[in-house]
Amino acid sequence: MTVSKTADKTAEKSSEKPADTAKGRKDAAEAQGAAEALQLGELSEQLGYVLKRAQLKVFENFLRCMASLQLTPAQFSVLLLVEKNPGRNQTEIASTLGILRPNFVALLDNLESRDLCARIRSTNDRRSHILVLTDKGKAVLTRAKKLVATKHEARLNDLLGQANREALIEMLSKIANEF
Amino acid sequence: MTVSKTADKTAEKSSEKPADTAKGRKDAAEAQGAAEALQLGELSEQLGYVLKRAQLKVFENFLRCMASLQLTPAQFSVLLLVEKNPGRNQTEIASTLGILRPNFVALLDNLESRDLCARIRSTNDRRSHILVLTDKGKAVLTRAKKLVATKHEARLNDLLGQANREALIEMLSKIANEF
DNA sequence: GATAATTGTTATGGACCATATCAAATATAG
DNA sequence: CTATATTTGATATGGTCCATAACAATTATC
Repeated sequence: MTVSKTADKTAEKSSEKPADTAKGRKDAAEAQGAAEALQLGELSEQLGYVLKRAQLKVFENFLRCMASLQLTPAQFSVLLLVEKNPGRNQTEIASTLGILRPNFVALLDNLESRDLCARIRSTNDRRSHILVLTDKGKAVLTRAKKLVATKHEARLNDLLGQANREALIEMLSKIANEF
Repeated sequence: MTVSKTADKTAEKSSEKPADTAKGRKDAAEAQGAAEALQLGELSEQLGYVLKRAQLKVFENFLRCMASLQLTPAQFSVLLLVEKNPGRNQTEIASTLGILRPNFVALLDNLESRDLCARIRSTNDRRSHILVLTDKGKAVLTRAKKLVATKHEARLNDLLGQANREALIEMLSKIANEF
């Protein structure tokens, strides 16, 4: 990395339409005045720093893989959770994803407007909305899973190896749950 | 996790001042209607999902450890990088941290107003501001490093073990750099 | 049957991120 | 050497995500 210092100068301000926002962030460190490569020093040993950067890269790659389905990580996680737990209401789905109820509304509005998910008034408790995947939602989720498996996870396996990938996820889960 | 179902009901709307925002996010999944614990299913195997949650936990813990010094992860990374690379300008520091120049201004304003960092007009190129740590900045950074080592990283070592912690950071670095 | 709690929702503000644009200073072309 | 282009720090602005307060409808509780 930190390839050329004066290579793609012209392609900065003129053409090159904004594309997705991830592109902009990716090029940030490279396109700006990346002169002689600074010393990261202890920064490269900081868990938080490397975690954040890895997370950004993974999300970026996820979005690229899902470009054809137009699913964000958050949307994908909602579909996965609703599929696994049909008949739950918004509060339950949102809270287990760490999403606050108010912020979950717009997210659901989006999925529902695309006919991927449906809100059904519960007969037991007419306050709550039961969530289910539509047929289209199920189909899209199936395709999404395949894309994730073949394009996203496969790439991680290439990079780390199967065993390391599993160890990584286990460690991250441990941090997420017990830290 | 997912401890009690009706334990701390009263402590939700009444007292319990907002405190830091991390507290609010942490309790989100627990305080809301966490009824019978949903099945995460494939979600717990999704790299992006577990990465994001781990990152939130780590940042949250970092902020707690740094409460006495009032340093965010971003501010800490700036101090570390400026210490390691004195005499660089804003563009260089910002870009290697993946921060866009416009957003770096307020960050620096903050550090400078607290007398941790100083902008010095370069004599070579009078457009650029050379960044250096003040004496106070160096002292604070030294204390910050100790806090991180004893409170933050030590906790990670307790959780994963020294060897695993190093393996984790190496894998995350690989993802951040090569994914 | 009156009060409290819950559900989904709206409104709102803050933090972070990204782009366009600017003046000053410098680099480069002709 | 002068005219143009580029770079640097900065401002303004809009978007997204996150967090809190408040509300109507509904349900639970006393």
